[in-house]
Amino acid sequence: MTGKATILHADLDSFYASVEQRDDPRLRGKPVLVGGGVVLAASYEAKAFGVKTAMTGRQARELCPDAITVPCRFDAYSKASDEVFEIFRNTTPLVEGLSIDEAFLDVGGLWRIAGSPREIAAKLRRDVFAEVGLPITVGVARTKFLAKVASGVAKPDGLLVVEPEEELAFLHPLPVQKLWGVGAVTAEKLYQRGIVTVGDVALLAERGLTSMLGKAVGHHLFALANNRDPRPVTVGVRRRSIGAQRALGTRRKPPGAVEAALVGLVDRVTRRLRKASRLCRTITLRLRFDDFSRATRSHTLSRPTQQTEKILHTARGLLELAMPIIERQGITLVGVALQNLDDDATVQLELPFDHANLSALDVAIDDVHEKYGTSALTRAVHLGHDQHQTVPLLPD
DNA sequence: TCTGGGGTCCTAGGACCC
DNA sequence: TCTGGGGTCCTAGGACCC
Repeated sequence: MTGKATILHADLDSFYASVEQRDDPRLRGKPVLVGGGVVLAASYEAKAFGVKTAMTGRQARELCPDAITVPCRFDAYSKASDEVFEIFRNTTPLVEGLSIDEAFLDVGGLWRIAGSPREIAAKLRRDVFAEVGLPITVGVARTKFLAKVASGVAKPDGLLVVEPEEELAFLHPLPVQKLWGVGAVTAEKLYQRGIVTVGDVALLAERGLTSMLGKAVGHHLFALANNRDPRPVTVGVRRRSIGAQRALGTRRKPPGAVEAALVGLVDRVTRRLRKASRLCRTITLRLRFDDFSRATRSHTLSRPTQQTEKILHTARGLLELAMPIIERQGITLVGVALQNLDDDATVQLELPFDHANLSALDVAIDDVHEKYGTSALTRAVHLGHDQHQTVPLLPD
C-alpha cells in the first residue's frame, strides 16, 4: 500500500446544466432543468429546491416552478467532455474515465515536475474553468473509493484532500449508501439490522456480510468499509456493450410499432458498433412493461458480426420469442444491447498470386466476409519480397 | 405519482464436455 | 448398471451507477 494521497477523482458539477449555463448567459444563476419528460440534469440553483436527477419534469416543476427547462444537446456535452479529458491527459497519462463527466487520475510520481497532488488538483480546476468554462470538483486520496467520496463531499466547485492519517475519521461516520455498490435494496437490508454507517459495517465479520448480501457484494463491502481498496487507476478500459433503448409511452401501440422501433434501434446500435471498429456475438432484446417489470431475451451467434442485417434478423427472432409476454402486458420500452464485443479482426489470407488464382482469392474473400461480417475489406498486395500495398475492396 | 437512456457486474440454473 | 466432480458457455434476471 502506498503511503500518499495521489489519486484524484475529478467530477464536473451538474455537467449538462453547467454546459447550458455556459452557453446561454440568461441561464446563469437560475434554476435550470435539462430534459423535459425526465430531468437529466439540474443546476445547483434548481437542486436547492430539492430537484434531483431522474425526477419527472412535472415533479421538478412542482418543487421549483421558476425553473427554466431546456432540451438536451448531447453533441455539445460530448464536445465539452472531450475538451476536459484532453486537459486530464495533459495533467497525467494515468487517466481512467468513468463516464462522460468524471475520471480518476493518478498523479503519483509527478511531485518533482508538477508539485503536490493538492497543487496539481487546484491547477486542474483552474485549467478546466479557464479553457472549457465549466466548474469541476476534485477529491484527492490514497484510494479510488476515498477520492470519489471526497469529491462528493466537496461538491459543488470544490477541492478536498483526505490525508492518510484522516482516513478512518472521514470514512466511518459516512452513511452506508456512500459505499460503492450500496443502492436502495442493499441499504434497506442493512438498515433492517441496524447498520447505518460505514463504521457499523466495519464492525461486522465478512461471513456475516456475505451471508446477508451474497459473496461478491459482501466481500466488496467488507473491504471498502475496512478501508481496503487496492484497485489501481487503469488506462484503456474497453467498452463491453453497446446499447440503445426507446420508451414507447403508456398508450396502446398499433401493431408493428414495436418492430418499427426495433429496426431504428438496431440501425443506431450497429452504426456505433462499426464506428468503434468492434464486432458483437450476443444480441439482447430488452423490454419493459406498464407495471415496470422487465424481460430480456438474448441470443449468441456462433461468429461475431458487424452486419446490420444479421443483427436485425436475430433481434426480430428474439421479438418473436417474446411475443407471448408482449401480448399479455402493455409494453412501454424496447431496447437492444450488443454484448460479447470483439475487436474488428484483421484477417490475413496468403495466396500465391497468379491470374489463375483470382477466383480462389474471390472465394477466400467471400469466406472472410461471411465469417466476420466486416463492412469493409482491404487487400494487401505483395509487390516483390517485402513491399506491399493495401487496396480497398469495398467502400464502407 | 411516476419512472429516460447509457452502461457495469453478479447470480443461478441448465446444457454439455471430460 | 450406476454414476462423481469440475469447468465452460449460454440465458435470464437483478442490483447498481451516472
